[in-house]
Amino acid sequence: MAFASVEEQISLLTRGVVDIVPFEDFKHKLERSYKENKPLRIKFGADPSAPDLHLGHTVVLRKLRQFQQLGHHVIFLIGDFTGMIGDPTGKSTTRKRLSKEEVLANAETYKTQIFKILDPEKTEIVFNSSWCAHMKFADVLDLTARYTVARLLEREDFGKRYREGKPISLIEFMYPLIQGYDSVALRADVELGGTDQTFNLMVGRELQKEYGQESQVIMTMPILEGTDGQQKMSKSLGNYIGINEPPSQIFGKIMSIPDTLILKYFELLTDISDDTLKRYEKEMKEGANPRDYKVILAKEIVSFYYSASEAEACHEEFERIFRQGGTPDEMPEFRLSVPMTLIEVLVQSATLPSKSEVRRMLQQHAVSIDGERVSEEGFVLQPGQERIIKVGKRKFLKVQ
RNA sequence: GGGCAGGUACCCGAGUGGCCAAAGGGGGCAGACUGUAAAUCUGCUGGCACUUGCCUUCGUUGGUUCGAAUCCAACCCUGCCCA
Repeated sequence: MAFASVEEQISLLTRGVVDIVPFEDFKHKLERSYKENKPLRIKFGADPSAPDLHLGHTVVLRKLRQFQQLGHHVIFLIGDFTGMIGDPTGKSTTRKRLSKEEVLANAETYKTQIFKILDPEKTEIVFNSSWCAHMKFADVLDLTARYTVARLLEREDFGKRYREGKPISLIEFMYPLIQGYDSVALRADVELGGTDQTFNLMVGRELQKEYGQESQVIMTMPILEGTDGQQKMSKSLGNYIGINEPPSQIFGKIMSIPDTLILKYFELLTDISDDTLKRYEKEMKEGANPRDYKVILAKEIVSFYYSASEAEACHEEFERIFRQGGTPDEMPEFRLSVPMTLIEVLVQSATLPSKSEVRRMLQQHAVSIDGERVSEEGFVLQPGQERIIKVGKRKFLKVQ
C-alpha cells in the first residue's frame, strides 16, 4: 500500500484539530509509518450506552475517516467493561448497568451508525472487557500503583469537585486509569478524542510509558456546540442534530444554528476546502446574508447522510414552510371518528403533553387551523374533513 | 464509631406550621420583530376541572397537628471535621 507523503498527510490531518501532543512525535510516527509502509494504530474509545450519534460525535469520526483514507488502522473501542459494572454511587443516571446482551445490541447499533462515516473494511471494533475482565486484583493494584491521587486531581472536574466538597466516587477515579490501560492493551499510536478528553488521553501516554511502551500521540478535536450555539451538542440538552434523523429535520435544525457557528460547522462537518471556507467568510463579512451559507451547509450535510436530491427536496420544503408559511409534505395524522374538541385532539395525538398545555397555547394564540388562528377552548372538530392544525412554529397535525 | 451541615419543581436556589403549586434566576415554550438566526420586548412554564375547586409534588417511611416543604422519629443519600 502506498501512503501519501508525510507532508500531505499532516496537512490533511491537522485540519480542525485543536491540539496534537506532542506534535514532533506525531511527525516521527508518520515518517516511520511511511518508511516502513506500516499503518498507524489509531484508537478511539466510545461509551457503551445506547448510541444515538449526533453531529457532535461525527467530528471525531470524520477525523478517523481521514486516517482511514490515508491507509491507517482505526480501532473503535467500546468501553463495555465499565458499562457492565455500572456506577455504584447511583448519582449518574446516564450510567446504568448494562448486561452483556445490551452491550452487544448497542454495539450493533453503533456499527450501523458509525459506518455511515467510517469504512467497515478498515475498522476494527474491540471491547475493553476482553482484557479488563481477566485482570486479577493484583493486576489492578499494580495499575493503581502507577498513578497518584494528586495527578488525578489535576483533572479539572475532579479538582473542582474536590475543592467544592462534592462527591467523587472511587470508580470515577478509576475511569481514566482504565481508559489509559486500554491504550496499553491496544498499543495505540494515536488516540483521538474531544478536548474534554485531554486528561484521559494524557493518562494513556503516561501509562504506556510506565508499561514500557512508546507513548501514544494524542489528538484532540473541538467540542461542537449544539443548535443553541452555547453548550456542547448533547442529547440530554436537546440541542443536538442526530445523524439518524430524517433529512428534513437535519436540514431544519442546521438552519436554526446561530450565525457564529456556520464556519465552524463547515470546517468540522464537511469536506469543503479551506479556500472555499475563506471565501465564504469574506463574503459574509462583506454583508452577504448568512442564511444563504446555512443553506449550503445544510445541503452539504444532508447530502452526505442521504443524497443530493434529498437535500434539494429539503431545501424546497423549507422554503415553502418557513418563508411562505406553507405546510410540510409529511406530518403526523390523526383520524377522527366522532366530533372531538380541539383540546382532546391535540392531547390524544400527542401533539402536546397535557390539556393545560393546550389551553396555554390557545391563550397565547399559538394554534391555527388551516391558517386561521383559533383561541376558543371549546372548538370542536368534525370527522370527515381534512384540516391542518399548526401549533407554534413547527408542530403540525393533519386531522381527518 | 462520634460531631456538624445538607437533600426543594428540568437545573441552580429562596422558603422554617396556614397567605405555598412553593420567591428569584437559568433553561424551555409561545407571541411580536426577523433570516425558523442573534439581540430585544411581552406572556406562560405540575395535572385535572375551569368562576373562587380538586389531586399529585419539597430524599424515604411513619408520627404530632384542625392544618406540615416547614415540628418529631427512624431510615437512605451527600459533604466536612474528629477517631
